[in-house]
Amino acid sequence: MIRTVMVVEDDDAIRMVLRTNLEDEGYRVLEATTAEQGLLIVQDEQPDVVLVDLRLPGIHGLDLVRSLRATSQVPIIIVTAQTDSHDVVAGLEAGADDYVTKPFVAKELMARIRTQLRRSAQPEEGGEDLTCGPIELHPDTAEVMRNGEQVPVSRIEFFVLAELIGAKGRVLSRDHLLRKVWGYGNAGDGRVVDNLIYRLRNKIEDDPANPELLLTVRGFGYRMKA
Amino acid sequence: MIRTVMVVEDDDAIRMVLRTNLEDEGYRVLEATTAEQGLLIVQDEQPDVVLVDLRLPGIHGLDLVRSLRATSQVPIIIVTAQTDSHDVVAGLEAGADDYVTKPFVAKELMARIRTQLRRSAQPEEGGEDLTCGPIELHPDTAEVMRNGEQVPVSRIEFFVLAELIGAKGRVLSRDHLLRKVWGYGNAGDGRVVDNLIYRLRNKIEDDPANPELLLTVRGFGYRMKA
DNA sequence: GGGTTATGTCGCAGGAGTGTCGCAGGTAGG
DNA sequence: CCTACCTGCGACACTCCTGCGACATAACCC
Repeated sequence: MIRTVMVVEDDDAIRMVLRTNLEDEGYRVLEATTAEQGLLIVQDEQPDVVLVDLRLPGIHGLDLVRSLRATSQVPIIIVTAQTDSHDVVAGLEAGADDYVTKPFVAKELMARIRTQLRRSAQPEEGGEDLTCGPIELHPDTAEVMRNGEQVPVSRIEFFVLAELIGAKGRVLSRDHLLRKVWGYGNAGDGRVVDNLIYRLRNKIEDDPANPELLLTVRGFGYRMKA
Repeated sequence: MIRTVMVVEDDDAIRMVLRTNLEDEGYRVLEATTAEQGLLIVQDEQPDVVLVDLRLPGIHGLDLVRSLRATSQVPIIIVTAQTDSHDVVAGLEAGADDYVTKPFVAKELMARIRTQLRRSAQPEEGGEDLTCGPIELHPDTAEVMRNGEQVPVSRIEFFVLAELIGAKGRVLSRDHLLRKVWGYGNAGDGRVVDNLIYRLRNKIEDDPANPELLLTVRGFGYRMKA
């Protein structure tokens, strides 16, 4: 299987060295010289690894890392010009998976790329079917149907339901839902999730007091009927 | 969730610094000063991350990395005394996931540990088959099945059962269970584990007074039928 | 057998986890 | 400005869990 590596680097000489080394190792190489260009190509080509130079003209590499991480799980390796520990920490916090400092040893960089590839060797599923029993979600219109009839739900309710149905019966913890839907770091406010579940049940369950679709798993969280 | 970090390092001063920093970050810390000791503890405690000093007395850290990688997917971070690129490459090839060079910046090391934890958090449950005779554990739904029928168990009961079944018939001491499930340092309260085993037996055994699945090993602890 | 230790058994009380519901501030749209 | 709805919050009720203690029983040692 041919792996693709994306290189976002403005220095022509370094980019050339990287391309040569990567192609020698058997990778397909994509190149970009700016963050904007890089972001577009990543979304279009979905490479297996991205190398990002932090010092880019225009938008900083750090912002590129954040943008990538916001929409993708692709492994990101930072290439930074100096052993600037501050930049490195910021980069890793922004969601990067590793880094090398220039001037780097090509062999080491190749080893790191292999490590990241080994890590991410997992297939993802595509456009999923958001259906659970009589409940049907239409992501395009943000509508929830129940036995073919539309059920009015709020924005947050919709996302929680989508998250739960997307999990296909797995238990999701309150913390997980808070992070995925509300986006809190972990600023636990406690009962927000429970309240929302209660309201959801009133909308989608026949007998909200005895739920058959949206189930409680005491001590763990909530899940949809398998 | 409490994460455990294993430190294999023979230098007392460095080990102490690491322990302090890690505990400040909220991790549980395990220590070893030799590769042999480290290997044993890792197998027993299954930490979430392992820090390995390459320069260890006796067996070299590189061999420890290989041994660990042969039996476990635990993220390994190498700590090497000098910016010896050769050692680093060898370490990464041996299966390590990252490295830092001494003297290291504590903040950077902590960031790298977080990165590795985030990496390994996902595929954790996809793995092993938690089955023992008629008992079947479903980590996705936090349910326990017995001959295909669901048995209601509490959160702690579930984790104890998972720990026992995951041990595949090996004996687990009360202390081990306390630390892994309850998370106590080792503040032995005595009979908590026995009580829980009793309750578990009432739920999963045909004749709780004559257990055939969840066995007592007098003087050592408990184990599942092989 | 007698003494000692380890484990099984079981009830209880405090507490944790969750369901339920009303309230009030916020927000969007008219 | 008004209205309708959303949303976070807190209060109360209720169930179930869980650590503990006390006693019973079994295993071990001499």
